[in-house]
Amino acid sequence: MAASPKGRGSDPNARQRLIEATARVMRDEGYAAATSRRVAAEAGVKQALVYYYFPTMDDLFVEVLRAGGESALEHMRAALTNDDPLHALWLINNDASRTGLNTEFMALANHRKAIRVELRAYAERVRDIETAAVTVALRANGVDLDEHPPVVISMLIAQVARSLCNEVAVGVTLGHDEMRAYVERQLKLLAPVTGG
Amino acid sequence: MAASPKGRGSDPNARQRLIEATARVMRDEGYAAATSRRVAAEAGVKQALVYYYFPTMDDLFVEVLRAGGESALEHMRAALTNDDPLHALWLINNDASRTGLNTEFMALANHRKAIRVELRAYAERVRDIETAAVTVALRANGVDLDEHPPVVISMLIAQVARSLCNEVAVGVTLGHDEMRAYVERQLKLLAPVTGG
DNA sequence: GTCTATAGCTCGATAGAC
DNA sequence: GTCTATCGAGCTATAGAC
Repeated sequence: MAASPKGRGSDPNARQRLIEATARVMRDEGYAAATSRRVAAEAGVKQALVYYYFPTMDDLFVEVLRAGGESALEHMRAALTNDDPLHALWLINNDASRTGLNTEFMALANHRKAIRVELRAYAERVRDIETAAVTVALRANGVDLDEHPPVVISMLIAQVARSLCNEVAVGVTLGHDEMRAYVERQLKLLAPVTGG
Repeated sequence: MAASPKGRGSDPNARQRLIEATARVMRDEGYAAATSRRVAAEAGVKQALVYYYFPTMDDLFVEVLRAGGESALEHMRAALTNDDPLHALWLINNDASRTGLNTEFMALANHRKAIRVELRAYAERVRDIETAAVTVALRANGVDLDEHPPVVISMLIAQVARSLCNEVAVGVTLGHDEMRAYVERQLKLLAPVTGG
């Protein structure tokens, strides 16, 4: 339970706290709210300390993307090797806190070159992993991979899930129930549950 | 060719120029770059004039959304009543300048209530129009509307197209060719060309 | 209707004490 | 490693001349 004063459980060093605080602020209030003063307050340190650990705010953002990306990739690798990878892919991309942060980085990347480079590399690693998992699942179920290319199926599942999350974030839910039912139906067609 | 000095062709009134300038800056450099000084310069007027026409910057953003939204809806209604509505829907949502501006508004809406309310109303009008067009197209081609609900098909087409545009904007194109080929194939299955 | 000028604020980033 | 203090810039918004 009790974390030591300088342990790495709930009270890690300031650098790590700054990275986590920045991710939290970006997710909850948008990247525009992630100023040096705001994230410092969130991490319980003073503003100037941000520039001790990170030369510029862009460097901090890149670090948030790297750290969060590694953890997300790890989570993804684990989830995509279970019984029902297609369903796992759908669930992962329906996680609002994950997709919300990702959306903020997409917006940031649109006008910050350093972020764009990093995000692009990350997005392609994600796609590779997701596509590999889908390839295994489709092949195991005898699906024709020419008619249903794994990269296409993985993009469809991931992007539709993220789009729904983005819409929910602004209050749009029209058609969502129908879409979720439709996706469940299609997933069962592609990979009927066999693990029973 | 020559527009009159105060005509409404290429040199409309200042208010209209401010709205168009704001849309341009948002699309090209992101909403964070759309400051009162920046959009005033782009429109060829001084900063204070922005506040003569719009009480706050949020009011200006809402006006950009309303004006651009009306014009987009008009364009959409026209395109969706032609021979091949499904394909038209796909093409409209592949227009990078349209989807780029829409993405900026989604990002803005995440932490500005006034924008969120307006965007939500607009998004639902768009979905209604798109769904109506898809309904007509599917019914005309004898598609089972229970198996393929129009609202789902319209969301799939529109959201996949927008997702591709968003990815292109940050330099990600992995799997895009396969996806575009796949979509063309699926659209032909749902609505084979009959107008020849 | 358009301008100049400015108040009041927040930002990124730096200097330097401890 | 963390702090206080501050600079210079850019922002929204307002006041008031023309």
